[in-house]
Amino acid sequence: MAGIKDIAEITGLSLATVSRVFNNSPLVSPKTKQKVLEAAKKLDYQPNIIAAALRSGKSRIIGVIVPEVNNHFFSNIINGIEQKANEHGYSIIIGQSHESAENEKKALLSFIQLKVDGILLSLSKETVDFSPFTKLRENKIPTVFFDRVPDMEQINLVVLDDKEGAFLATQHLIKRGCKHIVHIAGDLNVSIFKKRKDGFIEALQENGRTFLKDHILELTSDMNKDKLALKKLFINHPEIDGIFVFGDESCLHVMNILKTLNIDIPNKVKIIGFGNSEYSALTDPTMSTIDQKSNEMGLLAADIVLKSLDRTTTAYSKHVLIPKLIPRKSTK
Amino acid sequence: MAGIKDIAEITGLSLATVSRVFNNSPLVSPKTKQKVLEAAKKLDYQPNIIAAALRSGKSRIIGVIVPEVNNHFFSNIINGIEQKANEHGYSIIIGQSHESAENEKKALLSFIQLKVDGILLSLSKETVDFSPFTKLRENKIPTVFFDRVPDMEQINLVVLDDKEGAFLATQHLIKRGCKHIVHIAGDLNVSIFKKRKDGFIEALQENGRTFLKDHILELTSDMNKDKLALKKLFINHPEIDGIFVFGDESCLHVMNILKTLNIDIPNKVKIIGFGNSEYSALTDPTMSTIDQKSNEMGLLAADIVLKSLDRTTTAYSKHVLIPKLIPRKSTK
DNA sequence: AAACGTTATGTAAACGTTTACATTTTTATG
DNA sequence: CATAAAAATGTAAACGTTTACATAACGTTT
Repeated sequence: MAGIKDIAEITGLSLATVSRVFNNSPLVSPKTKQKVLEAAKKLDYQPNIIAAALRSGKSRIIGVIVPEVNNHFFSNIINGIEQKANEHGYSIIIGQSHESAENEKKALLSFIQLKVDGILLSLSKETVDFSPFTKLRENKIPTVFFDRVPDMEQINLVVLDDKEGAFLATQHLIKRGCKHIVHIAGDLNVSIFKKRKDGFIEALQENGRTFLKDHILELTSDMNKDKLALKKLFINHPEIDGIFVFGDESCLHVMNILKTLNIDIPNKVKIIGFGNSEYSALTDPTMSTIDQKSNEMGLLAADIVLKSLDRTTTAYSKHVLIPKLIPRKSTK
Repeated sequence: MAGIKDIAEITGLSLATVSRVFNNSPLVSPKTKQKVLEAAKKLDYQPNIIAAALRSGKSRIIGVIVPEVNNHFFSNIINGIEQKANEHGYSIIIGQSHESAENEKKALLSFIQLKVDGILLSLSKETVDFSPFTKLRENKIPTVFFDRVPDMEQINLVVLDDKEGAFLATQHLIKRGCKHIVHIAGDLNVSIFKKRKDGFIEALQENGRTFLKDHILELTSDMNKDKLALKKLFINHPEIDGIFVFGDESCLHVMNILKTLNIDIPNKVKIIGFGNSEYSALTDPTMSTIDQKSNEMGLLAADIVLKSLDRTTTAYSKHVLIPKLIPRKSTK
């Protein structure tokens, strides 16, 4: 395998000049540049990025840690990140936390050892201890947290305004005439789910509604238990005519439960989810939901990391994306 | 940032022995091992993988190239690969071809430059020139092609038996009493789509059916044109009572077109897709389909690469996964 | 033609490991 | 106890670049 050394030999130049050619250094004459490039082509020279990384301290690799890649929201984000990174000549390396704080920490560590130039991270549901992230600052690795972010100072953030999204969803139900709206909440330890609950409450209050404590049902992770709780809710509260569910998947479950209870959507009960997942447009009836702008989020997060790579300044930025209401038939 | 050198100094040992500890070399005494590990902990030592990679020639990185990460089939595969790789202490790096042969080549090149230890690759639809892949053999980079594979000798393959899947789907329609079955085919330049067509034909022949040439409709990539062609087909051939579509997404489109034509599924026409995509269970009616075993495919592909990393033998393996019929209401 | 600034090239060390080979220490054997 | 074998450690070069610093070549100005 040919190296910079071989090119130097062939052209009679030194290692330094040859190296400079590939780094687009301005201080190399056009004709030697051409000579080098010709030799490189002849030898089918492939730069050894690893060697360059070792010497220069820049690996041109960006690490991405997400809970699950086979989740449409995150794979969309990865898509955005890969695009942007590629444009700038960076590779991306993927780690999954599988919603475990330990896996997350492991992935983080291996990225540090790989000397990645930057890290993009969305927290696992389990993560409550943010101390591993201080290591990133110590090592001066630019980091952007997106979507599920830690409650820390001095970090780069790209988030969705989940509260606003929930507000929009709830307001939509109110505008469509719902009088008794309930919220099916996710695990409230997860910050974004809590914000969605807050948005729900705020929308009710702003419209002069009182809300009853038991009109918020928090789901566990036990599917069967959840289904039972849901059934009980609808049977005990036949006055319910509007439901805002914290996520599309759960929304679908709720819709299916309503079907088994012979409750008509949208005539008897209107329902809206959150996420604009791939399948939300395919349910029967099609599901109204809130779009999370996943692709945009990926592009933006990558942008921020890439920009903070050259800059030596340490300013932190917080971007808040505004979600979008996607009205469909389930709230018609 | 502490290095192996600092540990050597503290413990009074040489670089070599310290290095040996972290490589789990058998020829280091237990007590020095402990001494080193203690020092490492005290200094919060993080091995520099880049440096190790340069010297040893092993990066412990595996490259994965897929058409699109935000495609459920591929993200499932990536999930499997990441799991397996992680177990063995490897990181995975992702490239997307976006169905372009040029992007694919670029990603391949950058992986070679990054000195990845192995490559997993699923072809873009556009790829017809396989010459870039010979470079992998030259560089002795173990490679496994999965799902969409090139027509080459001497390569590792993990594929689905697409023909068998199509056969199962078609046979299912026949068993359910369909007499006039058509196949909606994908771009026949893509090998797997061609195989699905072949499986369709074989199933008909094996059951003593003749099939008419115009009972196979090949879709283009122009959505509007396709819809028009489909409508024409169903209007001109009211005798059609069974449809096998080459993919779930197109199947969904066909189902929607049938709805607009007021053709009842499954009573008038039975229909089956291919892919067992996330949403196939959510359509109305739920879609019968063929499962592609994506997760299994990822695990298997990763397994093969990892195994061929230590082995110096150059044997090639071809794994064929058998797809599974998922009967649902669209063929009831 | 000397002196200077500018531009282009060269020299050699450094990045943090691994590893072939050499050497020392320990253990086992007669 | 001497000796050989085995086990543990050490030495130093190597991996393929980048880069600070030194030097050379080339115009330009006096």
